[in-house]
Amino acid sequence: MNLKELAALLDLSQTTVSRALNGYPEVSKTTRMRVLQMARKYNYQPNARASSLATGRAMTIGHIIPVHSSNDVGNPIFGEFITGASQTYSANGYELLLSIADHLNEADTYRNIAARGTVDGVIVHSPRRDDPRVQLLQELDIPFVIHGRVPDTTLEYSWIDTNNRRAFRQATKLLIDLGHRQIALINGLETLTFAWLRRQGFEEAMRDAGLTVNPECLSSDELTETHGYHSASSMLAQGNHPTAFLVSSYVVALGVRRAIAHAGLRLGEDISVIIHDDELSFFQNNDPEPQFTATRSSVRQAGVQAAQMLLDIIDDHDRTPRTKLLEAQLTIGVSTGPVRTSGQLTTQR
Amino acid sequence: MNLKELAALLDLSQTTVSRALNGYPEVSKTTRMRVLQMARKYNYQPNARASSLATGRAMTIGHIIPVHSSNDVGNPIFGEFITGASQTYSANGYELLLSIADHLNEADTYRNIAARGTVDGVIVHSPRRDDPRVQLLQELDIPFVIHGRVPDTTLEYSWIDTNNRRAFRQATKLLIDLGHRQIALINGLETLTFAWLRRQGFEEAMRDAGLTVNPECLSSDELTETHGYHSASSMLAQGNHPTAFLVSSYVVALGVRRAIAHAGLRLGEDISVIIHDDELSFFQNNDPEPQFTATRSSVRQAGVQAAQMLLDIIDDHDRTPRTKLLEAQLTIGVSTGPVRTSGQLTTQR
DNA sequence: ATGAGAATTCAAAGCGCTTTGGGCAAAAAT
DNA sequence: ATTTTTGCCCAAAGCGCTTTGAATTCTCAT
Repeated sequence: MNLKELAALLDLSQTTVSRALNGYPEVSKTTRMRVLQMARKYNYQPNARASSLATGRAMTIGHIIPVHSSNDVGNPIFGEFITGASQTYSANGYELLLSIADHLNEADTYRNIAARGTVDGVIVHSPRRDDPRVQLLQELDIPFVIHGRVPDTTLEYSWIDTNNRRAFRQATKLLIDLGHRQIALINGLETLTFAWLRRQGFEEAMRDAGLTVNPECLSSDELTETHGYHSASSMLAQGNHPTAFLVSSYVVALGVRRAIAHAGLRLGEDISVIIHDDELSFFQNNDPEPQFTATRSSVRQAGVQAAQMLLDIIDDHDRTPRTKLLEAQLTIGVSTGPVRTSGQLTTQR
Repeated sequence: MNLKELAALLDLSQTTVSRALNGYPEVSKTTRMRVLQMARKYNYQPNARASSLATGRAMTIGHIIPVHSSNDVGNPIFGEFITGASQTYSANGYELLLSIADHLNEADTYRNIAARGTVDGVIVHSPRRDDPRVQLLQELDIPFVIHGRVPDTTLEYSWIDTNNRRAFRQATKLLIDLGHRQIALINGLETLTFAWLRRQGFEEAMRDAGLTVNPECLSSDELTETHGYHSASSMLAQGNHPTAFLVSSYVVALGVRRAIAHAGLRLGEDISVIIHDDELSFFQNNDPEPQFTATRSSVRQAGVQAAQMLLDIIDDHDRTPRTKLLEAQLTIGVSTGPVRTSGQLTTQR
């Protein structure tokens, strides 16, 4: 069923039918009713490609997920973020085009998308500290919102981000207040902004407390369970091992937990751990007594808001950048406790 | 830059330019070269919507992920599967449209997609035992491939699936051979086919060995860490608790591992665990000595193949169903060992 | 009754591409 | 030398929609 057929059926012109369906005022109440009724009866849906061609709007948003190698980890955060964004899109009649593009020919991907006109805007994932995509997208004149930030640029752009620096500063301070002095940071890849900012926050808090960061207590890699395990294992094997870990994600913390158990230590008693919790739906950390003390920030909610921001930008034809900083919530779980000096007896918690 | 402009620039008709670019034979070698060169120079890309309208092919595949409630878990498996599928699409010039649709108005989603003509085919995720989508999609005459199977239908359809039944039969048999008699199954939602088949395989192996399944050793829920933790915890609290667990995913097994540790037992010594490992990229279980004994099957690879199958179906205009059963690989890790009778001494592993 | 203005409706152009059906040389066959 | 074939190219139609500009009918004050 297309517009022509529907119009013929109603004995009306395509113009009138189109206007009736799209809510234009130049159509009488009675005919509008007739049209809507008939359209529902035959489940008429305008052909997306045709209307898109006519209006010049694709009604589609692109999410381009960078992959750094053929066996790169598919970060579970993307799925959660996109689940959120998707809600906003379907509520506004938009579709989501997902493209998993090799980091190396990222530029080509964006150029093609722009030239082919498949999307009205894009969400940029996993920004790096000096990410060339800001400039590229501005040159291509395609609306975009970055999930994260690009600190090393002077350009203005729209972004939504969690206050990673503050979150990790707070978390570090909490550990210091608990008496910890040897604190390790098991971080994501520090070429990525989020991890870099977390490192900043960590170092700031340490500096504020007059503590020095032991380079052996820093580790940075992709957010995998094995990263957590191997990093924590080797740190715990040191003579004067850390008594607390700051861990960049739940997944990584699972590896840290494994390493702690493997070393015969007890989480929350011998060793404290604070994680950043993106509130992944399959890793709930919100029991009355959460497994992990965490700086918590819903990445799904970030997706909802990022999408809304992008749609607003597109609708308003307004290119003045918008920004939104989300604060993480520090919640106490059972993975943290006061520092235990080596000789000290274990007491019941 | 559009076709008209490019043609004008070359002083050729749009017809010839289009043919030159699309590799039709009715164009001389020299002009083809001129066209290609100019196209590259101006980074000409045909407008996707326009060519799609003209050809009637969207060059887009839809992935519709069902959500059962607003706080449904975003299964990490989807992300991994889609990462695989995406490789196939981009290698063939296709795009991926992702739609996260409420299970309740799933039918509408498919109907709309069909009427709006946004995709050339769809991949169906998370099939249930008697999934109405098979009939629906056949009525709508839209090509599709199911990731999984629909056992309770007489209709013919294309699918790709892991041999879940066999995998779990084998895994169960392994545990029985190790001497385990009380074996628990911590499964996914058994309304979903994959979990139901795993249950079948488990029960078959138990029956073959003349063992009865203790209903208290069966648990079925969404594939979350907490599901694993709570199920295993309550089972281990029983007087005659199971000595081995079959667990439907790595994520769930992390909860089981936590429960085992919490109960003061040792994984691989006091308690054996076999998982099904989808080879999620952020949960590598392929060390020389894997953490978990597992039935292993790459869901990313399944995505690659499902996508290829769908594209073949679309290209061939051939609607005879195709099917592919992938065998899981049983690999031994450190999470399994011979059963230990209660009084037995722990020996070095 | 009548002309102005508002309310409806329509025909046709256009979005940017592919593809049909010729057309017009040059080459080959008669 | 004439016809047929081949090679190369083009004009125009059409995909299904939106939107412009004009036409028609209806209202209502004059």
